[in-house]
Amino acid sequence: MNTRDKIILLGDNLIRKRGYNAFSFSDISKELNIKNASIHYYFPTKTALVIAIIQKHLILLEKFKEKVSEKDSVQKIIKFLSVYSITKSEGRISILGSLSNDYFTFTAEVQTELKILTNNTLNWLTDTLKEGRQQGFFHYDMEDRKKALIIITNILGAEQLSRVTDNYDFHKIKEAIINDLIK
Amino acid sequence: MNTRDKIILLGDNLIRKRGYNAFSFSDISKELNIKNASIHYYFPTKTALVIAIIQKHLILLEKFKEKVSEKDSVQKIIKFLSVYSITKSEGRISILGSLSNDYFTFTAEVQTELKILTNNTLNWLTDTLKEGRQQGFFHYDMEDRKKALIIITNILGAEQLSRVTDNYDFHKIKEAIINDLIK
DNA sequence: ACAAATATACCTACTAATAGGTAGGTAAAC
DNA sequence: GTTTACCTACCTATTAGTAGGTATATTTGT
Repeated sequence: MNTRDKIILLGDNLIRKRGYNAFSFSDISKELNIKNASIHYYFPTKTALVIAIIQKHLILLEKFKEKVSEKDSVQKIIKFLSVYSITKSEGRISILGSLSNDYFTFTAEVQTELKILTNNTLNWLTDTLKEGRQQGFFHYDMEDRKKALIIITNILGAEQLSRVTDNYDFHKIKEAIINDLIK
Repeated sequence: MNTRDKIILLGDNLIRKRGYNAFSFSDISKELNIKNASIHYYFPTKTALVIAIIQKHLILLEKFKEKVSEKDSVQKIIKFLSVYSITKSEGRISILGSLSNDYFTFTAEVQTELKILTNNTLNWLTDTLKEGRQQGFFHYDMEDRKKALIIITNILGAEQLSRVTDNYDFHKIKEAIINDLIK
């Protein structure tokens, strides 16, 4: 992996573990054994770095959508929720959860990028739920987007709160979401 | 209101709007037209301030419990969820949501206080749900604590995500939680 | 093929601003 | 005369960010 990608990966992990305003360029430069100025060579500002991180997640989302496109709706949702479980086990929460918490400390440009990632995620979830409902896999009685909102906010909140209570609570909630859908 | 309480209130608002690691003592001192050192007179460290803020919320929770103790379970839940709506409209999220996001940047002492506030909130919600379920108001088929977890994480996530999407999404989710309970 | 030009990927050394925090003083109230 | 509620003046560490240098590749012109 090249230095640029390493910086993005480390920044991503730091944001999702400690939050945007709790990490500095020196956290990254120390870890990579390079100097502070070298990070500015790749990313002139911290804003430029967080935008690159969001854009990486936009690409990851597209790859995810592509990867699960042939699966049935139930498997799509299970895979989607699995993405959140994996990183949770290492103390990290999702990028959406972490960044929306710091939303008011961002420039308009970062806010716009975050909106795009959020809407892309929400739209995929809405479409997948609709598909599964029409095929008789899922059962709920409300707008598809509303159900998508409930699921995603439940996951974000669960990632957050289970830091304080118990990591196992996260898995309990995740199972409950799936059971509620296919009941 | 005395200066100490004003500092706590301002710190509380700043944490819930921008996050713990995005506010400084000077944000407070400028607003109150006092000097930085005067805040240290009341709170020797930033840690001491955040602990005082958590303890204020512990007291507020007790007052809330007392205030709604005579109401029926449905009204208790509606009032509980209203607390989250009120501050949300001013851009602030709940103290639980904001602080659990910064959990790994806190000292053990702050983490412990946050755990107490979280558990006290969760326990009240669990008991209230159980009461309402036994009296036939609420309908769900899982442990009471699990249902409490789902509700509270859903609200925390909704506060967060609706910053990015649309404030009205928060109210949609809140209504869905109530409808789901009494359906 | 070979030298010159240029781009890459860092570096040293610095800056201004801000962070949380401290030492010690003072004026007024109790 | 002690406590309260501030103050001035400072400190050290860290922050994001900049200016300009250098060694090593890579590309280009002859």
